[in-house]
Amino acid sequence: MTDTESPRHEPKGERTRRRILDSATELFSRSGYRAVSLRDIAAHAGLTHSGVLHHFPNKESTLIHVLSRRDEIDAPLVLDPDLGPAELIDNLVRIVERNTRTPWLVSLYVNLSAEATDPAHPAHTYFYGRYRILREHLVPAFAALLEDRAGPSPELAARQFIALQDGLQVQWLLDPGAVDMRAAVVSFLRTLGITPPSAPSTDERHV
Amino acid sequence: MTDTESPRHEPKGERTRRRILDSATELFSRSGYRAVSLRDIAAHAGLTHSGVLHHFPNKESTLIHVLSRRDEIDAPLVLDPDLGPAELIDNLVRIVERNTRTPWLVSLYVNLSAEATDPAHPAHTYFYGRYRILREHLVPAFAALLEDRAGPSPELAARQFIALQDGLQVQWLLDPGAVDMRAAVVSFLRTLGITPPSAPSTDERHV
DNA sequence: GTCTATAGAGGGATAGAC
DNA sequence: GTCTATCCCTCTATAGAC
Repeated sequence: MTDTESPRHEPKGERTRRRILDSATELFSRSGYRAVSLRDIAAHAGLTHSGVLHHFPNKESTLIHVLSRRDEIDAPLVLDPDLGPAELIDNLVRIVERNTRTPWLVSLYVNLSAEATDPAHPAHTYFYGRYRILREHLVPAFAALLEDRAGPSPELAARQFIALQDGLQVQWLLDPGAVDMRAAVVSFLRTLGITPPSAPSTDERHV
Repeated sequence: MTDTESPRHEPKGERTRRRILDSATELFSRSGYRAVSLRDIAAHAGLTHSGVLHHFPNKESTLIHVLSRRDEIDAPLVLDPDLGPAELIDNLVRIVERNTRTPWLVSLYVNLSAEATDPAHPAHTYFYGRYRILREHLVPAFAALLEDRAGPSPELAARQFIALQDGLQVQWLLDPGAVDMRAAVVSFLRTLGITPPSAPSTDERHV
């Protein structure tokens, strides 16, 4: 897995650091955080566990960097304050599409969000905040898009929308061929009276 | 946590066995399977890890027994072939209600279902089969209850229904006071045109 | 039925050589 | 910047005493 592009004249230290985070991402994705050892990460990145600990002070630090690196990629698609309600929903559907092409990333969040429900988990506050922020962006979007029929409130719709995505990911990981996550999410939006993009966006096909 | 009732003249071996499974359930619920050790389970049950291994051949065996014990309790609410479509949905909503009173049980399934997406996990086939069976019972129920408007197919509705429940559990575990799982599930059913029980059933309140 | 003792593997983290 | 060596801890599982 090459998770991030490498600059042309990248210093060796930076390069190793990136390799370590790529390996940590892949292994945490497969087995969660607690089941993966520093030695596992090191072996995958082609060095010893002491080598890893030269770049990161401890195991937890690698997790934090894995998570924040992901956020740098997704944040503009969700957190941009200039995003209109329909654009935000479009972007979230687009992320579902992309997830279908990145099972390791889906597995990372499925495994970690479950582990992190434990308040003692190092990523607990990260996930607590992640859900809060996502909700804070979804609620006004749903408030704008939902016709006020007898459906759910924007707050409830936001929770349902997020829950649906999370739950679909588990079923999709268990049997990728049997689940069309995008269709399921789009169907839910349509049931709410929101018309989402009907076909996968072509400009995202080759990412 | 006393998870099962104890018969009056229960032999000591059976009693210890039950205590071990109660402890395993509670600890697996809190931290998942892989993060819990036999010594953790043993200490919680008041014996040594060798004592545990007298009653169960290995760690994995405790997990299998924890899972199958839960199924003995829930199966009649879901798998009874004499159940009508509306009754099945009612029972599933009732299970959501009960889950609100048993966070450790919710945590068990959230943690294990995430871990078990890994095909190498000892509970992988268990969860694969569990989702399949649940779907096989939900699809005909939705087929009977869904008016054939432009909504999801019974197959898709079943997946969405299960996904919604799973995803809500994560958000609920992260912030129990902020999430009303029952209301969210009932709202989803109503959006599909299905009228579920409007209030928590009184005969389940004191279980 | 439960214990102690032990084997054998693997974990996170540190010290210091190169 | 990466290594080896080491510390000290925890793990699953087995053997055998009581």
